[in-house]
Amino acid sequence: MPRAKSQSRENLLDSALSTFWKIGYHVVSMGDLVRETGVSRAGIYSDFGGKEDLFHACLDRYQDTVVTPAFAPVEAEGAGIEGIQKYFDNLLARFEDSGGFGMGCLVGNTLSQIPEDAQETRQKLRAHSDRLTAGFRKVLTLENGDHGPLSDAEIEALARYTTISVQGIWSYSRLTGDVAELRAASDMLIAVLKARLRGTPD
Amino acid sequence: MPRAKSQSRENLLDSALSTFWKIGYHVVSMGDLVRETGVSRAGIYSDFGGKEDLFHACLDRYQDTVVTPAFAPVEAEGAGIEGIQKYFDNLLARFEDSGGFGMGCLVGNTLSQIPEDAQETRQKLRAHSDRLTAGFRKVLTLENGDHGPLSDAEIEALARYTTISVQGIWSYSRLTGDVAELRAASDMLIAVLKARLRGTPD
DNA sequence: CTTTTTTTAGAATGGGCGTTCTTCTACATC
DNA sequence: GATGTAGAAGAACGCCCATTCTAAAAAAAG
Repeated sequence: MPRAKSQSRENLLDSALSTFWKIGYHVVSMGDLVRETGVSRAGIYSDFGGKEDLFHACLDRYQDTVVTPAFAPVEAEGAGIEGIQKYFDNLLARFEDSGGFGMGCLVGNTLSQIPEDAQETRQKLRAHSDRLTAGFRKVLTLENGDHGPLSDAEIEALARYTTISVQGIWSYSRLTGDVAELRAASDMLIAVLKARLRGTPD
Repeated sequence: MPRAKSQSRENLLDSALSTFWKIGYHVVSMGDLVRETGVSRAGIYSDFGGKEDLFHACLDRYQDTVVTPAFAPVEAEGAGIEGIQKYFDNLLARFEDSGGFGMGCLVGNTLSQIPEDAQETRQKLRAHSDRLTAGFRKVLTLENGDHGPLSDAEIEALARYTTISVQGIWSYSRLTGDVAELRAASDMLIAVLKARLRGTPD
């Protein structure tokens, strides 16, 4: 019955993910993980090899269980700007569920903690960032249509800008307890995108 | 001759600041600080009391020696939107000086690492965020003039949004080695501000 | 039930941590 | 030159870390 093990492995990953997310890689100890996941030390080591490998597995699981569902409205076939709006709504809902301060984004949190030579980790963070940008680019391209005001280069820049701003909002969610502040920022970002799609004079 | 001591204290702070900035509070060890600052353990403890107090002192020094000079064009009397542009130029210049990846912003880095109950630290981060927002608010108010298109509430939201976006750009500077990507984002932000000051239809 | 394999709890290990304390050096004052 | 004092170096302390190992329990297979 290999099902049981693979299921407990996923529970382990989920617990570890939320622990890393909440307090950060360096602060989490293996003792914390044993306590939080309910899995023995030997079990963790035999399944993942060590703390760093476990963390990498958590980054992957974060993509699957957090980013993919939340970002689905953007990545959906034919998604328009309302898909981006829905994505922001998902983030705000997650913030409200947390009560008090948010946990931010695991990727953004990690980004500010990795040493310069953590190449594998940085590559995963880069992949996340590129994923978001690709989603926004697709939506913006579709909304812009064949004869919209934006060139491909402008769409690219706007998509990257959106990714960067979203990370800023995520990050700020760790500092404020007020969802209205976050909503104001995400509304502003949406308004900016709409205005540019309509062709704003600079 | 108390001069010597107070000067070495500032050197200590500067060294500690750059160490914390580069690799983050939790990763820096007292041994690192002794090595980097050239000050004895006893000296650090007698001057600052401990690692956390030293870090708080570094956050304050960061304001004085990094934020104040870089942000001066925004906080200057009568500063307009070109002051914000100059501020971004300062950040980009700092990024280019670092060669390779940037270090981001000490405040943003710290924000993603603090536990929920680190109240004194969080308060300093909040103060930084509010400082930036106040600077942007002042510029936007002046640019908007008496009969501009923006209400006070809109200015407030736009100022906060600018702060959040800037933090996003800072954060992204740890992920990219390409100054052009950062410049594109800051140019976009400037264009957004100008467009809204000109009265953009949403 | 017996045997074999897997999984567990937790002790052991070696090392690094923040902090304190002791010792020694260097210099100012007389 | 002798004495007193501040500062530096680094040893010492107790604790916690990631990782490994051991021995017992639990589960699976026959």
